[in-house]
Parts: sequence; C-alpha cells; structure tokens
Amino acid sequence: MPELPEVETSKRHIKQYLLNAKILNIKSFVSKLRWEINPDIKKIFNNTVILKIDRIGKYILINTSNKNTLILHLGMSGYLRINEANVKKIKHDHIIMNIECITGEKKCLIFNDQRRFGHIDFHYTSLLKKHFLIKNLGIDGLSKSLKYDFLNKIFLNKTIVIKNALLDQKIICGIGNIYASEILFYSKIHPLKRVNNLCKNEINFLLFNINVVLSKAVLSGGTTIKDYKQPNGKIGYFKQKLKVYGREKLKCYDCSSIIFKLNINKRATYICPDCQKNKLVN
DNA sequence: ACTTATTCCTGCGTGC
DNA sequence: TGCACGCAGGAATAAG
Repeated sequence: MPELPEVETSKRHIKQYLLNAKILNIKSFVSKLRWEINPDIKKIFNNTVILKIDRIGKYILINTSNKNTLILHLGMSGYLRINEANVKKIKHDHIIMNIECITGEKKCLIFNDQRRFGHIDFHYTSLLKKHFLIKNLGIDGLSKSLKYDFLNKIFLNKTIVIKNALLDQKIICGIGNIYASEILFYSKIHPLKRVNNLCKNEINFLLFNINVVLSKAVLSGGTTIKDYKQPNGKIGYFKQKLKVYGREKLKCYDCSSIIFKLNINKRATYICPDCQKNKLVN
C-alpha cells in the first residue's frame, strides 16, 4: 500500500501537529507488528520533544530531543491519524503516541495497521544509517540527486527486468507496485525489459517520469485502493488519475488499446500493450 | 553475487 | 449461507 506519495502525504500532515510537540507517552497494544516491538519504546520517549520529521523511501523518521529517532513503516495496510487525546480506539489501532502540541493542545498520533506488515522501531539518531531497515536503502525516489549517471551505473551490469528494479528499495526507495506500473506506462517502457538494455534516452525519460508520477501523486494526497487514509481521515485522490494500475480490460486513455495485466514476480503489473511494446528492442 | 520462493497478517471477492 | 481459495499497496530472509 503506502508507497512514497502516501508516506510523504502522511508525513506532511502529522508534521504540523508533531513538530516541536512534547511526547507524553507511547502506548503499544501489540507485542509485534512485522517484528517484535522493542518494549523500551513505551518509556524512552516520555517527555522528549520532537525536533524533526523526515522521510526516506517508505519510512517516516521522527527525531527527538533524547537523540533518538523513531522509525515508522506502514507496511501494506497501515495508516496514521491524528486524534484528540483519549479518543476511543478502533479495530487495528496498535500504537498510540500522546502528545502536547506547541499550542498546548493535547492530541495523539495513532498507527492503525490491519495486516500488521508495518513496523515501528527506534535507534540513536547518529547511528540511524546503521539500522537494519535503513542501512540498505538506495536513493529516495524524489531526491534531486537521482540522476542519469547514478542509475546508469547501476543498470549497466544488471540483467533484472525494469519492473523489479523499480521495486528494489536498494536501488531507488519509495516506489511500490502501483507507481512502478504507472511510471513505466508514462515512460513507454515494457516492464519486462532488462535494465542493461535501456538506452540513455529511456533512462532519462524514466527518471523524468519517476519524478512526474510521484510528485503528482503527492499533490493528490496519494492513492487509496482500499485501506489507506490521509491522517486527516480523507482518502488519497490519485486513484482517479491512475492510467494503467487496476485498469485491466479497460481502454488505454492514450491509444484506446486494451490494458493488459501480467504477473511479474507474482505481483500484478499493468501495461498498455501498444504504448509499451518495446519489450524486445535494445 | 545473483534470482526466486517463502513468510508474516487480516479481510474481501469469487466460485462451488 | 458456508467454506476454500486466491489475492491485496511490502520486503527481509531463506533457499536455490
């Protein structure tokens, strides 16, 4: 679910409440999400102040005054929401962080995750890049440093197909299954094309469209297929703008050919067979 | 050093 | 209605 645009939308929204707020306490109602939750999380952040909120790939990073960083990943079905303090829990609310905002108001940040593929952890801010979830991440999908030379160098010696390369968080982080299909459609590249066969123009057009698709999706508040919600409770509105994802058997908006669904690594992939027919071309 | 399969969860739609 | 099955936005880990 939540890919870069959904995580970025969530980050931006919670930031207005969390920045400079005091964490009163963190409560966890499960012992594990994807992994065991370090029980120290319940007290180590008590009475700390939130100094900075960042995102890398699909991770939200919250720096606090005790020189720690909270690491949040929303998994497949997770979302965050801001509520008034002491609001009643609903199903799959797993973590609640009670805060006192800079305005003096008391609120809480709630992490809800039906499938529990998400995770919450923390690490010393200074050693964050050594954390097992962070250390192998590649360059962020919206980073200004994501340029031709960087990507070309990686693609040169690889034989994996481009769809899998886009999903590989060790290369570029933040792109997931929805945006991989969309980016390749925009780029007119077949998802099964091998990365070492991409020419300079294709890589540059791909880079351009990674930025276009992710930026546009952020502006729409992300994509809601099923569970995802913005922290204000609204859904994301990019679904209406998807050109191929989820549009099997419907007409391509550009050429009226029928959108086709295929599986790559067991994951749904959508293409316009006419707009992206360069599969075998070098 | 690669790629591919398995695994962790809940819930929904489909077909019998 | 009920049940079995496949599938869903992720990704580390194990196995090949």
